[in-house]
Amino acid sequence: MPGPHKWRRRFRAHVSRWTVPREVILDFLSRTSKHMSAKEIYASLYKMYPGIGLTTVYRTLDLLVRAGFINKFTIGGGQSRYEFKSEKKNDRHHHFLCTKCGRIIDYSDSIDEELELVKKTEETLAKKHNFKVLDHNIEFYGLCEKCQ
Amino acid sequence: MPGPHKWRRRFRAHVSRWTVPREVILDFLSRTSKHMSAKEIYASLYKMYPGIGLTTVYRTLDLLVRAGFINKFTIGGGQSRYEFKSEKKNDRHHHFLCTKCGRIIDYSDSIDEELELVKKTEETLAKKHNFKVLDHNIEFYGLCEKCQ
DNA sequence: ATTATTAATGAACATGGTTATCATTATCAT
DNA sequence: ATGATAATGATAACCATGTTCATTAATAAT
Repeated sequence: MPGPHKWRRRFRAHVSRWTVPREVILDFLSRTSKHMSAKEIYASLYKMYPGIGLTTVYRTLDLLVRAGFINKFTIGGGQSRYEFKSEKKNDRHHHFLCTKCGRIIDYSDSIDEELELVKKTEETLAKKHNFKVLDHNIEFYGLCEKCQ
Repeated sequence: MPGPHKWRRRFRAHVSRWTVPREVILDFLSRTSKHMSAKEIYASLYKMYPGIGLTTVYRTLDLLVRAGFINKFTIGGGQSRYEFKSEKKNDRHHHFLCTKCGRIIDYSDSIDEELELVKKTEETLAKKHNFKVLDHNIEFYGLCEKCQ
């Protein structure tokens, strides 16, 4: 029986049952700024919650992505990585993904330019193609300091 | 015994032997504008060159990436996709992904604005964070015409 | 041109991340 | 509290890709 929680309401509106593994996973992700893999999340939670299964971690992560709680990154061919979506709009950041070591680095430069591009593109997409734009994602790929 | 070829020289300068599989794979990729997976490339070539092995396709693709002949994309978690590096720089496009029906739609609006943002960001990333930017990805999510 | 050297090939097998199966357990509406 | 049913987790399957190794073929040496 999972306890009351600030996300319970929002969660239940999107998906179905509010369970202990879901609470634990979402809570864990909300407390870290790192981009973690399913295995890493599983390993971290296993200490606090030994009953948890890797399958459930994968399933819950997928669920949380679909419900819009977290972001998923799948570059490099290795493990996917997950990140909690912050509610506050002003810690918007971009991602730079190292294609060699898989590291994901946040940065927040060129935010104004991004918003301008996004606004312009959204208008064009709405007008020319009749799309309703709800979200966007901008990523850069390359080699980080250590890997070049 | 592979025949003479326009890439033979450039190829041998980078890597080692100029073989039939390597010629066939590179040639095939240069003739298509599609982003193809290793399996798709293998299946296509198998008709013309039944002896070829999937292992060799993977190895050759890896080689061609390292030698700078082709680009590799590992977005989405499924199969990696490969693209011949065109000499002309202006065949860029974006993706719009419908979150309801899963359709992916290419479009090429706001290219100028994109290139401006990309250039600016790449400069900043190189200067401030010492990253070597090799590629980028801009995606919009929402509802396509049929799904809203 | 022939031979020797050695890199490349490809079939089979291994690997690692992720997903499907299914009996058991836990949540939630009643 | 109880029943309906969604979620869990152990296991096995899956799929893209990597590794192994005997064989073959490309290049260098003769």
